[in-house]
Amino acid sequence: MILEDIADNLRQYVNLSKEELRVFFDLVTVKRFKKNEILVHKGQENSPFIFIRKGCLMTFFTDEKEFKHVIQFGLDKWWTGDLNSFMNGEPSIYTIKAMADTEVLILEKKSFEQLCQDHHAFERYFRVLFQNSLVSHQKRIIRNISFSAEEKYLTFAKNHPKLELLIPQKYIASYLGITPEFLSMLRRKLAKRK
Amino acid sequence: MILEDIADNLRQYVNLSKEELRVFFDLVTVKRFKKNEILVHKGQENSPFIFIRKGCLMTFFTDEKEFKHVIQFGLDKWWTGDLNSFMNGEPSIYTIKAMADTEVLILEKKSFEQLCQDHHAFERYFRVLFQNSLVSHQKRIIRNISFSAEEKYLTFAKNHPKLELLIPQKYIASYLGITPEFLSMLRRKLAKRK
DNA sequence: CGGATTTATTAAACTACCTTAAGAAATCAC
DNA sequence: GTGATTTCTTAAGGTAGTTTAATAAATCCG
Repeated sequence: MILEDIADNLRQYVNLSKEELRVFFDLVTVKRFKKNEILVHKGQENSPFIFIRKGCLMTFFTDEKEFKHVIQFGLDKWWTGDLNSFMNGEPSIYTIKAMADTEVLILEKKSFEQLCQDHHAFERYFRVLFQNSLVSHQKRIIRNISFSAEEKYLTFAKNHPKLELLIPQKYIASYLGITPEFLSMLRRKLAKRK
Repeated sequence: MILEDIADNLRQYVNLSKEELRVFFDLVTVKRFKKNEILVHKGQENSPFIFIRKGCLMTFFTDEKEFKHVIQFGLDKWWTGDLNSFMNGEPSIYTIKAMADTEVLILEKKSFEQLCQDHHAFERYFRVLFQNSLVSHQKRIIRNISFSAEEKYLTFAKNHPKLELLIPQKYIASYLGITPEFLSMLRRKLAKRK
């Protein structure tokens, strides 16, 4: 079975033959999760690479003080997962949770390796994917080290209006590296200003 | 010509035939820079992808207030460059400067595309490279949003003892996202404690 | 070597952001 | 729909980190 919406998305990055698409869809499994379900638990081994077909996922990291830090949100047509755990077989340091009812494709490590090894096109696809992701990670680091909380929030709100509506503020605060109380105060200040 | 130290390094990530190595070394050019020379200027188009054979490079970003923010240090056998500029042909937002006498390989976009397109092995090499880089970028983001200045500094000092000696403190402070004055104070405090 | 320039230190005053705590609002579950 | 739970707001007090500015130390360069 070939899911056309996903096939279209893959083909935005690389040319894929019908045959290659078939291989891809043979190797992935479709799963559905209800809001608040956990897809990947902290400490889980063999954590998969996840393609979000529709919905929203949140990846967070729990520190020694049981404090949660949001690392990433994922929306439709995004890949997510604990890359380190996925690639090196280590236990996942993240938890991945559905923030809305979500449908995903699950790609296991073995299948990923097979795709990449047997098909230059998929190797290329993931090269481009990681490369683009790197660019946005670098931009995020710049924001982290050079923006004030207000600038970080305004940038986030501008770049991710959908998430602003969907995600509880406290998680957005965590993603930005500030406290929910401070974000609340910022929003009040910004609202008044207008 | 094949530079064996570099060939060995490439082969750590992927199998490369003699022929493929020859192609690689035909496409790159070796350049040397003296300490403090600029390799890539802010605004420069067609900024290359750079492999550091020996030496040290620093990548920084200059904001609207002419304030410099250090994004990355690079040592022997590291790739560096403004990926966004390299991939999308946009002007570089970074400046890249030699922090010591440095010998590099320069890979132009056209050559990179050729390597990736013609040789699955190089496509794979860069896929793995970007993938590993992503993992460390994610770890850095975690540190950014969840560590205190002291924790960030201690982690840096532990992970990069060579850079600690080589790089002026003010740049390390910038890399960590704190002021040089505060780093100085931190170091004094930490030194006393021992 | 010696003067010029860059880098590091120190300290005092300041501020962005955090902590705590309590109440209000929204959402969830039955 | 109503009680329980989670999320958001507000405010007071605290602290980590900044700013400014002046001095000291290190490095560069002719």
